[in-house]
Amino acid sequence: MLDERSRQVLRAVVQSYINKLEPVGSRFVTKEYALGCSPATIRNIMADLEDLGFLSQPHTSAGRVPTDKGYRFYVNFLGDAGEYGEQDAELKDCVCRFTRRLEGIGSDLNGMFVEVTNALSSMSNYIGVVMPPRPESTTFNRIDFIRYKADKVVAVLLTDEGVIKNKMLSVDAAFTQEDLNRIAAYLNSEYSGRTIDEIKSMLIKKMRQEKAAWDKLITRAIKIYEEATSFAEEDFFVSGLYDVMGLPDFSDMSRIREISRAIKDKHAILKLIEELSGVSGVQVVIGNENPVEELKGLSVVASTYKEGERPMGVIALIGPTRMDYSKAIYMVDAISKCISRTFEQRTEVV
Amino acid sequence: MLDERSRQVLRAVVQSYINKLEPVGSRFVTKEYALGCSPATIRNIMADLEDLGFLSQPHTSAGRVPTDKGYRFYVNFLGDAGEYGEQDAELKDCVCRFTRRLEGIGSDLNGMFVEVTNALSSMSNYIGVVMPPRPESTTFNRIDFIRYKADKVVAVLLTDEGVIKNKMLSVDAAFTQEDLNRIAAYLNSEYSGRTIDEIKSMLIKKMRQEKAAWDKLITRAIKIYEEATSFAEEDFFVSGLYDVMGLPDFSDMSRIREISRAIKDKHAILKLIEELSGVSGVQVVIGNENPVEELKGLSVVASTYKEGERPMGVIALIGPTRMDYSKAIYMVDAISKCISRTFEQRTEVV
DNA sequence: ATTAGCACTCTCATGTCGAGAGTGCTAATC
DNA sequence: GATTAGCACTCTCGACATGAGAGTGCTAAT
Repeated sequence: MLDERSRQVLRAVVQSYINKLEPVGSRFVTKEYALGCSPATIRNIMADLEDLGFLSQPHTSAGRVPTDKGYRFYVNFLGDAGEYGEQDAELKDCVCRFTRRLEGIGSDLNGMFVEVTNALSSMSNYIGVVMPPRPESTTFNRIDFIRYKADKVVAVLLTDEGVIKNKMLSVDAAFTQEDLNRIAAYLNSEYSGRTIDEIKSMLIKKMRQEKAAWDKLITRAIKIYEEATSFAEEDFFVSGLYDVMGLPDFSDMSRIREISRAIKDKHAILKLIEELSGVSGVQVVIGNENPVEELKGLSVVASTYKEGERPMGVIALIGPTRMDYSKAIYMVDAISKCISRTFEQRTEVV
Repeated sequence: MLDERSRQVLRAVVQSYINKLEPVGSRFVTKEYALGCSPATIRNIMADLEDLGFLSQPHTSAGRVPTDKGYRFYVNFLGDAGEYGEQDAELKDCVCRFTRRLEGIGSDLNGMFVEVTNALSSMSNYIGVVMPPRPESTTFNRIDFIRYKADKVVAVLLTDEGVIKNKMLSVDAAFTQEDLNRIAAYLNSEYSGRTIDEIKSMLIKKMRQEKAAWDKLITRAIKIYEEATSFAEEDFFVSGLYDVMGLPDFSDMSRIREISRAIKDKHAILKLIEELSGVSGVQVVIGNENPVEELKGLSVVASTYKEGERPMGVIALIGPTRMDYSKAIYMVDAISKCISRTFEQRTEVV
């Protein structure tokens, strides 16, 4: 597709633009990257690359800047993410230390996710995102109900993966703690090991089938379970907005505000990440490839973590189009694999 | 201290600076506020106010801008926060609607706090902060332990006020659910109604006193309780960082980044709010009065909410020095009172 | 095919200038 | 004696010009 030297030039431009954030000129390329030819030659090649849509010029006489297509080519064919760790020993070290720590955290998934987002963002200076396991892939472990004051019940939901969720429910006052225990016992004995969503549909089906002839307790159980598992909003973990503000890419406020808004209503990110979930390997979405309006102009590097073969959730880095893809890919890959590993360990032990 | 007309001028300057964010000149004052005298007179008065330290000039020939001292005088003597609601019917309406909604939320304190921060920030465009009740003033209602996998236990802590906290504990594998139930039953029967901190010190004392001759169960109970109530970090609720970025005061990035950082490590805010807590009525800290380095240049309007006479926590608005104090004071006052009211209702019902 | 040379273009920092806004001071006025 | 009108003065800000610097495209030579 591109001859060797053109590739080298493209790589040079992408890499030095990522580092310096300044349009890169032909002279600079010859100086920093020993390609064995003069600026003029580079200029010709660059002109070709521009015609092909890989590079562009901010104005007539500035250096070149990669286009989305340029980044895409770089990521697909020129990146060396696999060996990134070899070059940046410090980062590799960080990641290693972190993965070891993660393995020590054990079953407190919420805690783990917080750690992961923080690690992602602080090591990369981009925005770290972690999507916890989706309800259709979380396995119900047990639910408990605690009576609290006259008409309130606290539901505590545990999953095999370790996510704890709790919710305060308003119930009609007729429930005693005894009732609640029976409901919980019923749900636990009957449904432990299935996914949250499975259970939901099973319960609904059951209710339809045997409608009238149904134990009062069970109808109650269904109702209360439904209320307990309807968690307001699919939540995810974010961190690093503040670090990202330090990047020179976002020196103007308006961009930042956009991003903040996008993250605040979560909708856009959720949508994007959902599209990326399930596919294995690291996914990269660059700039305007982004299907979601609010995130155009940002790049996303994401990877799905799994329990065995079952995809659970997604971790991602969101940064400027000019992000250090090699680094990001390396990190996301390493950490998602690490998360998967902790899941395996867990299931082994139990 | 200041004759009537000087006060009027000071008020005029503060108010129009708050609205316009532009240095206000003598001509403008005579036009907008009918004080019955000419620009020249105003100039003289302004010069006096400047000598007294209430106003300052950004440069020789710009209008005047209030100093911290100026704002302070305004807040103390010129504000009309009490009747603020009369002027801004829309806001009053908002606050009313919101308080009514709050009363409907009931016992889900966490949910309530989220609502409150959101309301604070969205109605004011400043940063809303809510400090939940401190451990020394939260009343233990009950604790439950749920056995989860081999060596993990989930502790669920409920307080009278409705705060739910849960934590996954690693315990030695010897515990059966029976054991856990007995421990919980012991703690619940013995200590329900006391504050979290009281209980902690009581337990420690007990353990010391009767050291050797102590039921194995109880020593375990103590250990497990301690672990369960040691919550990593005193947390509080924040919202509105993104809105505040829209304010012209923060058009330069660096300020925003500072603030973000301050909020991120929470330490500074915690420290400040703690200093303000317990005092009744609305507290105002203006700009450099702020004892905490990171927050200098910002103003804080805070108020303590109570259960009966016992102070529970603090709500606050953080904004630029040039914030609309009357409005902020009105809001913080109204909402903190409303929170207190919901506490009363709750205790009545139970 | 590559390269040296050169004219050309565009940005950016700097400097100058005039308009506009607001002040301080002085002298006149009520 | 307080207030006001008038005026010179100061400072900011945008518009405009200028020149240095960086980088290009093209052409002719290698």
